[in-house]
Amino acid sequence: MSLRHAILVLLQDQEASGYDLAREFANSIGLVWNATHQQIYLELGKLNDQSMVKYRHIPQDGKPDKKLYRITDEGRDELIRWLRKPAAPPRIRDAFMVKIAGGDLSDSASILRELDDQADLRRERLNTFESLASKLDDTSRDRDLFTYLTLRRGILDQQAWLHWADEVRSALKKREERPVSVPTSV
Amino acid sequence: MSLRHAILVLLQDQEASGYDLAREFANSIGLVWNATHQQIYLELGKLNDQSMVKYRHIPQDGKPDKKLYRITDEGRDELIRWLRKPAAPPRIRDAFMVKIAGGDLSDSASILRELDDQADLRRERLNTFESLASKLDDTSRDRDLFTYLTLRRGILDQQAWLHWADEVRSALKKREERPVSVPTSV
DNA sequence: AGTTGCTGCGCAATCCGTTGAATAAGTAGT
DNA sequence: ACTACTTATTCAACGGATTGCGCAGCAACT
Repeated sequence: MSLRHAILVLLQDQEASGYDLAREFANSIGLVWNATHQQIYLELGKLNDQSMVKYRHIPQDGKPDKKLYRITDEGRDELIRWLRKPAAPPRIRDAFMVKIAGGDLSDSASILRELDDQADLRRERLNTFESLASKLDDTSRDRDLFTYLTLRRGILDQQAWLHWADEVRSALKKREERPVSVPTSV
Repeated sequence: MSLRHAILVLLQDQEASGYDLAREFANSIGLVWNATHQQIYLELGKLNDQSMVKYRHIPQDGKPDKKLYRITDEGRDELIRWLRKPAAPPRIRDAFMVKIAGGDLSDSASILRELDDQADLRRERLNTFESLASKLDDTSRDRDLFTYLTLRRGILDQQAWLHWADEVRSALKKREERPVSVPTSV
């Protein structure tokens, strides 16, 4: 639906190859939208067919040739049109949370194990986002205001998650202190 | 991928029709995973083919007949197997955030308009989650610990979002006070 | 010499998800 | 009387996304 628009946003700043975009989807924009290289190449193909982007073929030696894509006026028009109309609220699909909701079937130990794994991941993300944000503090925060705000979103999100994880831990601890009836169905 | 497991989690507590499940996906579990009724009926069909669930046909008068599904032992085994192996991190696909990332192309006014719309939605959700959570406080919070924790997750999430929205508002206000160069590309 | 990893592009099959519609009967409101 | 909503299930078409594979060459490590 709006992978195309995420790509157009990225191409707005600079010419890039599919490979470059894939890397950015694994980092910066990945915060907000993610995609694999297959999807990206496919979408670039379609965007090209619709002349929203065009490319230059760059032969390289030592490395494989590449295509450097840039956005066209039509692409920019399309992007602006899309920006104007309201976005649908994101659908939520969090497998880990489904597990929590069905937590009665698991034992606390395995829940805590996975919780800690997820927490590590979140903490890692928090660090990268924070260091990126502090870099922006130093240099140019006005120019890159929207990058900064996107990072802030990521930071607050991770923090909220980690705070929740603490709640889960203490709730499960309390529960084990005064043992509770084991679900009869298991 | 794990719509099936979300359904199995729901069927764990009680027999339900596709219609019942659809309602629950719009409420409780919808917090964490959402699906339309078409998807649910389809998935119930598959689960039935694989004998993870079975159903009784209930003729009704006044209303259309319905099928009441219940989980089988095989279904429960499958669910437990799934609960054991680590969940993949959720893929993020937030169109509104893509717009923020590409915010240089929009004007502050239209960003703020959409921000407020989204904030309304979040505030609404926050209220429903909070009232559901406080109901659990009164009666049985130990029995429904995982429902409670799921709600807490939703609450913290909405709060973090609303806090972020405040940051966006004040950043955009500051920006307008000392006017900034309009992006040259537009 | 062999493996792994990075840069770079692409195809095909399949599955998941969304949109839109149809059917059918009852209830509640204007 | 007409409209709209609720209960209840299902089909068909399309498009988006994932998984798996393949090609190709260079760099760097073991």
